[in-house]
Amino acid sequence: MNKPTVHDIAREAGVSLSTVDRVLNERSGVRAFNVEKVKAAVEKLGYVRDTNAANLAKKRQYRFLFVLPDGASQFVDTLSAALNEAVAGLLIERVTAQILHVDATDPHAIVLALESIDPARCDGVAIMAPETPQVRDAILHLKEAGLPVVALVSNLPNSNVDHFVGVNNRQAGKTAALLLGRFIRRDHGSILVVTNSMLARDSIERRYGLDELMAQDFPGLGPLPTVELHDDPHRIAQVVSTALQTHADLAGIYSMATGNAALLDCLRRAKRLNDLVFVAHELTPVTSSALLDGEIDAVIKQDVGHLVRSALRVLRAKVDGMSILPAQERIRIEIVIRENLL
Amino acid sequence: MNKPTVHDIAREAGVSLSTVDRVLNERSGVRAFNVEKVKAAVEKLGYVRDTNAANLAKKRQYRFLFVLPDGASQFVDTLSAALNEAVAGLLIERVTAQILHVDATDPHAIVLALESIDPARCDGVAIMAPETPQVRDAILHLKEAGLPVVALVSNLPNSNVDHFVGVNNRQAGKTAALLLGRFIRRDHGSILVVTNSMLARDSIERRYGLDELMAQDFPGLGPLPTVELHDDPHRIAQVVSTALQTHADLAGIYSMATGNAALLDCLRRAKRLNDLVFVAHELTPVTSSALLDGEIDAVIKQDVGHLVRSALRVLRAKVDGMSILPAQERIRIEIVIRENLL
DNA sequence: GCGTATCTGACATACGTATGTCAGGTCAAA
DNA sequence: TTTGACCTGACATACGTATGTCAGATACGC
Repeated sequence: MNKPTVHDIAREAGVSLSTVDRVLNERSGVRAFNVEKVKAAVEKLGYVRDTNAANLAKKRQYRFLFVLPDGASQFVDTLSAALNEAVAGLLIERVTAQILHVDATDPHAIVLALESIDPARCDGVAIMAPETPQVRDAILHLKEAGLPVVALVSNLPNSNVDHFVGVNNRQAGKTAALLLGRFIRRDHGSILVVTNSMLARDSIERRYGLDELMAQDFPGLGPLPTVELHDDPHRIAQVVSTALQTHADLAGIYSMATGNAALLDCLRRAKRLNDLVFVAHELTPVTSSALLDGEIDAVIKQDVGHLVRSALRVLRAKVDGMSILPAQERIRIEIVIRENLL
Repeated sequence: MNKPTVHDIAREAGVSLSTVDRVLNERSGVRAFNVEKVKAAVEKLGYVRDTNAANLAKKRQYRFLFVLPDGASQFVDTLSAALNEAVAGLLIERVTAQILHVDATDPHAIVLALESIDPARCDGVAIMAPETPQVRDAILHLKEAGLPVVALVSNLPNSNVDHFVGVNNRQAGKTAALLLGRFIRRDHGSILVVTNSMLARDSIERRYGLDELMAQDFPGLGPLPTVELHDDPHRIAQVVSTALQTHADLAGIYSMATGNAALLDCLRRAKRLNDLVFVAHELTPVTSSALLDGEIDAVIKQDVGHLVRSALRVLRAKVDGMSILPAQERIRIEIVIRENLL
């Protein structure tokens, strides 16, 4: 009772191997009648193409492109590193990936990058960038060319991408809210909320989740309006000192920003790290060491290794027309505290 | 500059394909001189065997056996389900797995199961069972027969297994301690600690981690001696009522046990679920719904899907003599609260 | 009946590896 | 010199699939 092969299909359908091949690979020149016979045989025997053998015969190479923001983000750095590591491990599986760094704040640059993709030399694209109308159109154009496209980290809900590889950011915001609410031992107080830019879809969604849960479960804790830091040390220093002065009841900080180093520096100088509950996003060298030192209380994280491996698996499955294991591709919202940091 | 093949090796080493094959597959009948030449060529060209092509030629089947505890544990149930799902997805990769349920409390039964394994009909074993001298010997015997063996969930430190697929349980205990300490809003109080059996290695390690962190960070919180429940509803009811009576300052519960349903029932009846901080292990239907209802405050979890996929990947790599990606195989200690439950 | 377009099957070759057979080679011991 | 042990290379076949060529079959309009 071995796995059926194309030969079994041919025998079962009463046609030749060539015909089976023409049907399976959607080539023309087969009567509808025979197409049906083959499909019925496939169905009956439960045939699944052996992708490994097929790839061997085709000398297939999966060439994927990752479009990532440039700039000095530790998160993107760890993401790139994880990608390179994953690809090194998948080299035997004929998977290669190239990274294209673009200025994510410039929609035009993203469009240019996407338009430069030659569908004949690339088999799939993963994109981490904010969605603008231009970007959306460029993606639709790629999809028309038959390329699978997945959104990475930040969703692109209007671009008809094949898959979103990332966490539910509204839930991530709620998770942060619950941790803040439970770690803060008072019933009343205000919470400083910072991010790089409120243009990014993930920031918007996280803020939404934060407010929702705070209002519901911790009405005494008031998250202040989101402050945009734009990765600017001067601005960060200014924001922190105003916040400390204006809000004597400050009890916690929720940072969705990437510039946590400068933020921590200011708070350290103000000697406020011990009495403030600090929840940040993404595990980087900065947040890890702050966790270990007890300066940051919890980090909301998505596993970069899981992200890139999932993106690669999904892209490969789409290229091969195979289905995916949803449970394996769900990216979890991970909570990291000092003790499960490793 | 494609990936080198055996042909390239043969040309580079100046020998025939047959000789290359004899060297690569460690067959006898090659002069040491030529063995060296082939090995040098492999090194120089960076040859890696194409496992897919090799498996195709060999018609290889990976037949793995999972030895799991029987009995009505929801955790083992979800583990089995995850295994079946993973195997269904890997069927095209020639991976099959069979589950053998044994009475994990009976070392003799485990040994019998392990001895029944025919190395000719099985390519690797994953074991979730407590380590006893008999079990250790049976495992060593399997390894002598050339079978790769991995420990699942609970480590087998003296059995010389190829790999441990699971979390660091001492860290899991510390993680639970930190959550309890921060969620409990008082500085003083006692904590009820329950498990099924203190014989299981994971329970011992978790308790150790718990005590370590509590003493260090929350000296006012006193974890009571571990109570063994043995999955017995009567015993559970009795333990809970004594604990509630004797310890008026009870502030939290740490459950490493599987019988959380009965435990929750008792506390529900005593109306103590709202003021007690409850931290449990493993996400099951019972703990999930208790999390959603706010009865359990946090669950320490290891992803069963990740566990089984990791075990399968590692076993396959061992069979093929390939290396593994350590980052991918590290099982994380996951913290689940209501908001990141999904 | 013809020519033509469309369909079908037989066959060959390839992908990278595994495995077996067999003739011929070298070299030491008999 | 012969025998045998050992080593080597040439060649064939296979795994499951992809792809191409080409002869022959079928059906159609005329």
